Amino acid sequence: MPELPEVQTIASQLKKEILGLTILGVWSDWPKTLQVVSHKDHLKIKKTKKLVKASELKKLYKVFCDDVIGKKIKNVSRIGKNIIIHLSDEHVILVHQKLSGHLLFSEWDIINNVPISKKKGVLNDKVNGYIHLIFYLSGGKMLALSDLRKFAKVISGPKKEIFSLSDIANLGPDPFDKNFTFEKFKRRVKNKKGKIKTVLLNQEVLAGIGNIYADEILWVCKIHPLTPTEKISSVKLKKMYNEMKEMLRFSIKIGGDSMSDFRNIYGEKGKFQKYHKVYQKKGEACTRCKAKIERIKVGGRSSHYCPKCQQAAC
DNA sequence: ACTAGCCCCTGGGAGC
DNA sequence: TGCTCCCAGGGGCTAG
Repeated sequence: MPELPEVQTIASQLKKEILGLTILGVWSDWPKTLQVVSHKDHLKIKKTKKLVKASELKKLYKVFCDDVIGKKIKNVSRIGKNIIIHLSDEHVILVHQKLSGHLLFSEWDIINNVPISKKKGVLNDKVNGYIHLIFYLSGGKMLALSDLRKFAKVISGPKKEIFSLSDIANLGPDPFDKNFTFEKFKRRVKNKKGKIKTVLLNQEVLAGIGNIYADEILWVCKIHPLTPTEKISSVKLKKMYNEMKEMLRFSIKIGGDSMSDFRNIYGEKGKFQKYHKVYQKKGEACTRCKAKIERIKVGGRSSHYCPKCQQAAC
């Protein structure tokens, strides 16, 4: 699933491909993916949750189109696990890919209305086929969202308003932020009571870590996922801070993690899944001590760990 | 302040 | 073979 390295991979690649292009049109067969902030219907739809009337979706779709069509793409950035596409006139599009969403960039065969892939086999990869949103771009290009589970969210609106949404405003610091020192990391983790795994996944503590990297970081640091934050020594925290940054940097370098549905904007897999030590390795031998990897539930999420070298006491 | 549980979805695996 | 049931998983939300 897309976590910091995967989202960074997408953002960096988009930056190379779509800057300066204009959005010419929007298509969607699942408009529930879309949200807007500059319209009262946004609130209405959020509140109704389950039953969204077709007429409301139609209105929302129209506002979304008004927000983005005819706009030029000025920049692409990442905040936590969110991709921000900056448009002319201070509007932005926020994309959160959630579990199975990923953005695909391609040329577009306008005559036959199909994407033209640069790479062979990409269109045969099943996970690239669940396309529910397309931005038609100038120059015969397209940007599509493939999302098997339809959990992804795409929100348009004025930059100021989007950045004040809880999706962005409540996020903790980015692990790669220059100001995110060890002292800051330590303070934020220690201020949160609870299990370390839950705290690592909490995007308000720090933004970008998800289930895969949390499990892998805890294994490297030999910390049991259920360890209360107050029981973790400064030495261990320091190691966690360093290992986390190194792991994320390494994963970005090799294109992220494609254990599940993640693909980059060209539809290609990343390689981090080849380096997993515990995630989805239940029953396999720990590469450090040969004990069998176990899986437990922590805060509703599955957690993988080595019962021998990740002891609860620190 | 924290936790447990539900919801959103669908492919895939298990069981019959 | 084919049917039904159940589950994962990020994050928002509510109830306890």
